[in-house]
Amino acid sequence: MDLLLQNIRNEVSLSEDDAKELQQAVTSVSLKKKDILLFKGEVSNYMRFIDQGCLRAYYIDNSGNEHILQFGIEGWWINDLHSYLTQQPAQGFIQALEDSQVLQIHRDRLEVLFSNIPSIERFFRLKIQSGYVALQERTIHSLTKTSEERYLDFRNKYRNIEQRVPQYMVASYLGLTPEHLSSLRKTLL
Amino acid sequence: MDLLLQNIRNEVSLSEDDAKELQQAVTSVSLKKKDILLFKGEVSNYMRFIDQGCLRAYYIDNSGNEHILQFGIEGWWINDLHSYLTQQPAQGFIQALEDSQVLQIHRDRLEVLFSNIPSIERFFRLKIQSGYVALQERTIHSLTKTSEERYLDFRNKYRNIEQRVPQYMVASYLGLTPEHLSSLRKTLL
DNA sequence: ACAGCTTCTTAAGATATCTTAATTTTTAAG
DNA sequence: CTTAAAAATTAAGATATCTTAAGAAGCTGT
Repeated sequence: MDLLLQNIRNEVSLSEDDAKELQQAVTSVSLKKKDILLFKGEVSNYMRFIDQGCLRAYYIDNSGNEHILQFGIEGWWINDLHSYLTQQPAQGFIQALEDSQVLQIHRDRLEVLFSNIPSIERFFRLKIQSGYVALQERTIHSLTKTSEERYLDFRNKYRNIEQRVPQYMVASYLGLTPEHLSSLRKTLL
Repeated sequence: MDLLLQNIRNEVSLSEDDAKELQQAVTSVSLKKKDILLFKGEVSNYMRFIDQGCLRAYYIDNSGNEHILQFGIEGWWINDLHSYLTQQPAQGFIQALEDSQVLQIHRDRLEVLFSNIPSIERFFRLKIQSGYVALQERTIHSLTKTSEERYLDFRNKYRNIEQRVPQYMVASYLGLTPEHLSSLRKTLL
């Protein structure tokens, strides 16, 4: 819980009372490695913060191949924002890649917090903005960079994640086959 | 200007006074076909609404190739949100593809509107959310769909745009060469 | 109506990436 | 520890997409 408060206070200020009210809205979920936090077809009703562990959001295409949209580790928010915002069924899954602890706030409860505590609303607006910015950057990179460059970028940006997830998932995140990533890596040595 | 008000009132309600205050914050820019509205390296200081015409946001990679991130026509918002939100230099250009009329609001002026008219702030939060959702959908599609599927999706979703922009720009938006798109189209007949 | 520019098509050869399948290495469970 | 499962590597052949180059078609301004 400390990590969550710290994460929010990093962007906006919260009084002690605000913090208390927030804490009462938060529930905690424990996940074993491989547990699914959000299933495809379910509506995402929670904003979710990773307190401990590592998760992925992924999609399955018509040929049954998995594609990873996002990784997350402690201190990150993870969600199917599309589903959360539109209240439509999620198009993919969110799964724990390690035993994990996730803190979540239900949409209805969060709306109440928004009206009581403006800085919470501001915090989430900023979060979505930075999510947008990150996604736009990723989109541009996938249009303009070679797979080797994308791998090197990933490495620089997310060394910590690269060390915690299997290489074939990094390949999936980058839109490559595991075999191709493996051979790319060989040429980099 | 009517189109702008209509666009906003489509999502949130505005009193006549609100509408007046908004109108005073808006300035209008006329562009000839091929004019650049935002240059790479410039900071985007305006939220921009297309009142008339057609524009594109595009990037140039290290090999000098252009990649289109977004098209826009009348009734759409177009911007380098990355630059606008972070106040960093834009990584790409925004250019008119037809003679166009763009309405814009300066960030400083918009911040004032935000504090005076909560529904304006709400409107832009919703805009960014739907921008995020659209971008996420695009990212997933580019990971999970074949180029043919992506072309057909584009066609369904943006028939109106396909008819107004050169085919090689559609190819660029889809991340294909014009030659490849041309041959894809042939197999579709 | 013409000239020049822009866009689209065609096709051949080059390159990047994937598929398949077998092998090795690493990790996790009993 | 041992063994089974998971992950990573290797390599060969297949496929998708790109590059280059040339020509055809379409549009635009004078």
